[in-house]
Amino acid sequence: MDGLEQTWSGVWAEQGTYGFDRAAALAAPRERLFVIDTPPPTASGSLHVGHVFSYTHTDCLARYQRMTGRTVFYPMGWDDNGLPTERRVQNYYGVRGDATLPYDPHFEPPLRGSDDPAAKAARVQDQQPVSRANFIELCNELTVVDEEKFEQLWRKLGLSVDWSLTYRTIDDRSRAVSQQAFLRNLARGEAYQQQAPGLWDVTFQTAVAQAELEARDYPGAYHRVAYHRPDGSPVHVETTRPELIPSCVALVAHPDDERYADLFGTTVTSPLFGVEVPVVAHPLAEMDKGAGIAMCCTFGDLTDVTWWRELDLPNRSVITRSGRLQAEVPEWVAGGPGEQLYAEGLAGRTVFGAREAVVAALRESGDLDGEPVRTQRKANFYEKGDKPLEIVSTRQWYIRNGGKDTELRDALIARGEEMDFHPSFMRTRYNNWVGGLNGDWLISRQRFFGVPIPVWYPVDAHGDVDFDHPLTPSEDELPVDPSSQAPRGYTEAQRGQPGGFTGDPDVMDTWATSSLSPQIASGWPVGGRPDGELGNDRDLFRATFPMDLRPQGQDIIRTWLFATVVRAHHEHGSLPWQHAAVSGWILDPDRKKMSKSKGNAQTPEGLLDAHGSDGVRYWAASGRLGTDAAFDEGQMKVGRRLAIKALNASRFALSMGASEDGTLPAPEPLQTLVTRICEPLDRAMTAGLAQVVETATTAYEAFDHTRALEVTETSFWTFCDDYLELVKERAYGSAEGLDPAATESARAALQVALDVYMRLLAPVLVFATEEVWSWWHTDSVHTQPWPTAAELAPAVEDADARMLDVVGRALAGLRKAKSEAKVKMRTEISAATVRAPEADLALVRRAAGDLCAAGKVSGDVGYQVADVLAVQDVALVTD
RNA sequence: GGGCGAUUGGCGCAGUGGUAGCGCGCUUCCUUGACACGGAAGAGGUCACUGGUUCAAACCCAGUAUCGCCCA
Repeated sequence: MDGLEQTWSGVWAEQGTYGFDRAAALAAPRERLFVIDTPPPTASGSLHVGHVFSYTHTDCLARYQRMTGRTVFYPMGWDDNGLPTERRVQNYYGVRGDATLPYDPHFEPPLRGSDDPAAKAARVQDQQPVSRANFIELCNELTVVDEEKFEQLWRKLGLSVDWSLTYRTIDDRSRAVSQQAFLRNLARGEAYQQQAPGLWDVTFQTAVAQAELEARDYPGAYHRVAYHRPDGSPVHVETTRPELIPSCVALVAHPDDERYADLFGTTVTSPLFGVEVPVVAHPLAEMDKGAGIAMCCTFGDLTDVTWWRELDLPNRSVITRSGRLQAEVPEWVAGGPGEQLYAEGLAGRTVFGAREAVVAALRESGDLDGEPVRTQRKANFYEKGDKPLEIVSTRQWYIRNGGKDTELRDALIARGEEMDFHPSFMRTRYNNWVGGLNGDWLISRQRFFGVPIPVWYPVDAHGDVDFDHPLTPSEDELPVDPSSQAPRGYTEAQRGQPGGFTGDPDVMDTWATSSLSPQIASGWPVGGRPDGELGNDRDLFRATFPMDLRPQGQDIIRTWLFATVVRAHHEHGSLPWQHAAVSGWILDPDRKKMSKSKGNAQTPEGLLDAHGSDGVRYWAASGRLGTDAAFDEGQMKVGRRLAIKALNASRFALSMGASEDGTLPAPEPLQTLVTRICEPLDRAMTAGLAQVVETATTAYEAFDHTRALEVTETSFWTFCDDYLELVKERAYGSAEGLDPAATESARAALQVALDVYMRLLAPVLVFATEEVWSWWHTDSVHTQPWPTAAELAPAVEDADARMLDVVGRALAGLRKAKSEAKVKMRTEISAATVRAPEADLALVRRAAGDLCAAGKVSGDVGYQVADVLAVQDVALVTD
């Protein structure tokens, strides 16, 4: 058992066992291909047990499809652009990107190869600033190393990927694909840029898309603050963000709120700053929350944005991209009573510092009513961030995704209806997400390591940037980097000069590239380049797109799955693939989602070493698509035992008929062996096996690897525990008076059964089945045809599959008598009576020879008709 | 607040209308010529709860509760 992983993964690599046969694929009709769009794992993360779980599901399906004779296209990608890589590089090398620095060709990072947690705690201030180009170099260096480790793990797990088809989402082809798709979106009006208030992470200093949001509880306090009517009387609001009072542009109450009916249409002045703001009505104001009247600030939350837009309010933003208040005193504050407070207490401070200053000033002025009351509020966070998002007005790029357009939304929901979700209820999550979108897809990110947005902007004679007329490259220039390349018709010397140009400094969100994984992997032609350049392969693209299968986790239906559908819809007017297989979560023993933080635990490598790859795969394959599964090492042990059983039972069964020196009999083709199976019990076993084949096949066709495994496993244990025991003596052929044909029948049946069981188990127990197969074949079990009932048909005629079960129960009756008497199983029985319904009795009689041999019955067996099968009056021969 | 899923023996799960199943664990026994990383036998459940439909409900319907996830 041990060492099989290394042996066989080496052989498979050497022999190209899982190689994609392009020529065969192009020659075959589409339905003879099976094309998989494998999830590209984040290269800078670590693979955990959840990855092992879901990737095993895909591999089982891929292996089944391969065995049915389809040409399988099974690539692997690494998602190595984006924030996770940047963070890892920062920690690993002790650097941070700084776009203002020039490239240093001789740069050496302060750290190299430090994964230890102490280094991760290194303060941002201690990280050495480096140029964007240097930073990207380090990203490239580290991701390649990480990806090699990932590949080794996947090979050890036995994934049947064709490793020559690997891509990286930052490689030349992926960047070209991503930029070409973007440019086409732009040309068709599906991509656009807009200056608008949007969610902003002040730590990473980047815009964030709706799909990356996470609502979290965040501690705060309600401050009851007085605004003032013209006559000086107070109007109290309750706010968790008093530091935004200088940004206040209105007070808002619900139109039905009688408490404030008199105030609508009037103005009040803000405390401390004395800015006059209107009191307005809007249905989004919540009457039962706080005082029922809220300050609308630009911008405290998304409701403020709505009010600002719908009520046509001015923009008085003070929060900058760094999360600090702007350094200059705003014009609407300047000259007023709050000028000094702003200049001395707020300018340049963080929101937390500013809040303290404002609260202190409110106390002093008497505008704070009572003490702040602590509360928990829901705040939006970037899923990878730890400070609440601010809302900052910026220029960003968007791709239309139906969030602002009913027609497109309906079209995308219709795409979901076209698709086969496994399990089907996952479609509801897709529909919920698409139906709940409230804006287009924000794809620009103010980061370093990603695919650059491929546009430049003209700079006019005054030095102002003309964002409305972006300069785009032609497709044959792709991939481009606008921050180091000049657009057509310009020279690098004109960068940033009046009359020159400037490059868009942003990169695209990771999902904007990984949403094109089908196009990247399948050879979609980019850059107007010929086939062979930039990975272009027009014939392959025609043959494989749309693909068959997208496997993925349920958590990224809203991101990866949806985004991929959007891109294919825009670019190709089709689905990207027909089937979406959605794997569940791995839950830890407390029924919580497994997380790395509490996972002292179990690295995938450790699990594979401890339980064998087949054991771990068995556990994974035991989890159904769409169903969360417990992390259960017990199941891995069960899987390992099944693998060991397969090895031992096979060795035994194959040894029947071996010569004294252990040489196995010459292998014979299955169609020959099948004709030799003549004994009733052997035919019954074969008939049962044929049923198992049909059930397993139906299950795999329905993407139900679990059912296929379950039915095969159960049958295989019965085969080992009952059938093997029953035919042992006959297969030895050493008893006197035994018909040689009966012995030959048993031996043939054993070989046929092993042949079929190994093929049935091959998608899950990839190493043990290959080992067994190699004992009497020269090729790989993984390239064999999937078993069919038709192969077994000649041995199944007139057979009653029930016979093995009935005779097995009779044998159990004999065993029970021995077990209850607490004697050895090989204790002789001198007499026994089998009671059973007449039909069953007939079955037992026909296999009486095997039954008596297995039960060591030396005397006579009596038969009696009864309702229920039972074995009675067992006489044991004891010393 | 809305949606999706789950709830079956100590644990992990199967079972979509007809006498409750599997594996692990547990108890007892067996070093039988494939396997002690093994084998045999056994104990253990009013299928979350309340109603309803039906000759018949773990299963269908309605509601409740608990847990998980997603969205407001």
